[in-house]
Amino acid sequence: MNNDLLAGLNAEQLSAVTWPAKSALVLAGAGSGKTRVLTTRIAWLLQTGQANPASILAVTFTNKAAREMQTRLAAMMPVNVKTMWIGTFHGLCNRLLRMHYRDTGLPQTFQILDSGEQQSAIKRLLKSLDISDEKFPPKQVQQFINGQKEAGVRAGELSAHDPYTKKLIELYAAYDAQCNREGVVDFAELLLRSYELLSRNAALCEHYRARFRFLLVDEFQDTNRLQYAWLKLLAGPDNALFAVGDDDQSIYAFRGAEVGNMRALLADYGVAGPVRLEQNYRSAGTILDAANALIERNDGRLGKQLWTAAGPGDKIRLFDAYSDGEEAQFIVDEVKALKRDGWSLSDMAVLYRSNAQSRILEHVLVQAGVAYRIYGGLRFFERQEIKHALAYLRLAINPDDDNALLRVINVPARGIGARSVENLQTASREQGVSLWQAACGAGGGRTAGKLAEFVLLVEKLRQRCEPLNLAEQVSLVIDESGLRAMYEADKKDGEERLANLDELINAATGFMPQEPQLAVVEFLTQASLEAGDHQADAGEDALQLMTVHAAKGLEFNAVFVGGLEEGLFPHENSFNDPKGLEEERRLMYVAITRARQRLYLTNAQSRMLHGQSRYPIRSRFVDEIPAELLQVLSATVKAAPVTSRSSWAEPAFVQQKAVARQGGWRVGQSLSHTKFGAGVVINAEGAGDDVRLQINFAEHGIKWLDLRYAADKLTSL
DNA sequence: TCGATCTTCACTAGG
DNA sequence: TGAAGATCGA
Repeated sequence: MNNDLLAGLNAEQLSAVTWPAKSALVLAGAGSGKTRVLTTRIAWLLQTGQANPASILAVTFTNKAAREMQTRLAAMMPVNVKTMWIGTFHGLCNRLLRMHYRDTGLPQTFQILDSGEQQSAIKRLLKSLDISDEKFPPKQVQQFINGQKEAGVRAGELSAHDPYTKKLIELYAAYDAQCNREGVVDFAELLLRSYELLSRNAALCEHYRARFRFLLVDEFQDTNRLQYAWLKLLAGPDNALFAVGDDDQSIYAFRGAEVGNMRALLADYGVAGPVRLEQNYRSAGTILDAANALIERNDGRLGKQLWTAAGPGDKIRLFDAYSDGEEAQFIVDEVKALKRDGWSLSDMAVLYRSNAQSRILEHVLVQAGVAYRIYGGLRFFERQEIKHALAYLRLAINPDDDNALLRVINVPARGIGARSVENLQTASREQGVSLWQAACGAGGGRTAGKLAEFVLLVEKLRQRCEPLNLAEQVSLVIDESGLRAMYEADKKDGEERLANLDELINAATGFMPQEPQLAVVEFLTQASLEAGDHQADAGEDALQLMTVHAAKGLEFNAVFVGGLEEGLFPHENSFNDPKGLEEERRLMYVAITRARQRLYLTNAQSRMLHGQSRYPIRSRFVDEIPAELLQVLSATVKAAPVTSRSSWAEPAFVQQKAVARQGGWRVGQSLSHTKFGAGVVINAEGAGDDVRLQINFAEHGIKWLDLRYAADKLTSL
């Protein structure tokens, strides 16, 4: 029966799937059947009797990936996937903490803060400590705290000599204290808490080690320090850690991912080397050749060459537009041409480096009447109406939830303004009680009446919710809080928001809690852990628009990569750091390898960015692709008869367009200044004798220089 | 308290 | 450019 399971695997896949019961690193190239290997590995372990479902723990980064793994596994063999622990790092940690909440010092009903809520908690903390949020921007404090948590370090273990860091450490400590007081945890805390739970409780740790003999990790290149430490803790000395990843697709260093974990795993577990999955089942040969040539320029790779049994396919089409508008027009025209040829819109994608690039595309798409769908933007559980409703629900369970209280104390407006809230916060601080308790005890004052009404409302919600089931509670809260009335009165987008609130009631109706008496808590937890899909109505056949990051893991018959310009892709923020540039190159590698048959690379010679025109030069990444793989298209024959398949064809000669230059300098050019050192031109203004350059210096930051004075201090690099 | 106006800021983003 | 947050006046 094994044969069934293993049929159709290539030699490398087979070697990975049937790897003995010890640790391994699988270096899985783009389109090499990674998910298949992972799920088949689990099925094989079960089928050969090496593992039972309870001894499997599989970790992914996204809920989508976790679901996909479960679905595919269930399709592969009749096994109850519920007995396995398959989920995201955060989902599994949440599970551990809920099960052992007594050992963690958390209330059973602890709530999870998303990053927005974490930030408002920090703002509130700064205010209560009377610390200026100019000197300590909440975002930076948040980054510091999360960074420390991801390094596994608590405030108490830190020390510093400079007053600034000292203050940050104090804030970290105060933030944790506030969270503990309020019974909430942020995302990083989920990880760190469960790490500490296991590392401080030998018996518990031993219990899980004895249970989870087989740990499997997807997208291992995206793990941060703490996640790897967590895995190592669970693996202990005896269990098998099977990690699948691709160092060439590591594009999340900016949020703490450590590609180094891949090499570390080899060393830590004495694995001779990675199993390489290099056969690609997705893209045409030319596309792979381009990807290979590009990524070869990066240093320190584990090394891998993608190849395909399929033919070379089409050349990669290159279009050099004179403006961002022309670039968008080209893409849309080409999409229409492909559609006429029978390609479906949903099998085509436009990828870009940054979300701002979608605007002009949308504009042209609307004009052309082409259906499109943008990934990105608000997700379901991030919408304000949903957050408001959930905040009332939270107050109904636990009125001491200051975050929730602050969110809705004046929504809908009930005459409790900023002033009154501030008074309330002062009172709560002075008395050392929650805002709710302070509100309950509030005596005089101008808004005391309004406050009392709010207290009464929450009390009423609490009492009336008690006997109700989850869906009834959600519904009650929406009606009684006044949210429904508020959105009914809202002419602008009230209708849509009401529809979303109804959708929330639907979600609550269909929700299946593990423990019925904790249904509300579980529902709220799920809402924090799974914010929902980025895109709405997936039904219609529509062109897909998304960032390259969002495209990771996806594939399309035709892919357009737009904005291939120095400063944009690679992004200028990565110019002064070689590591940053390598990550940009990996991002380009990800973009290229999304395409099955057809790949278009486009750039514009002028682009509106932040309301200013820029004249960037073409991205170095285009030049890093061997010329023989490229076919240059040009607009010169745009007026060709409509019988032409595409209105943009290869010209008889490649038109040499003038590159925008200012005083001999170009945007994107690297240079050196006698005083400021190395930098890159990121913008230019003026003409003739009166030219100013904006330069991003590695050491001195961004400066405008007047060429009349600076010209002789600059040298090209 | 609320709306209108001003200022600021800008890459990528999962749980 | 344009969205979002801060500030100001009614």
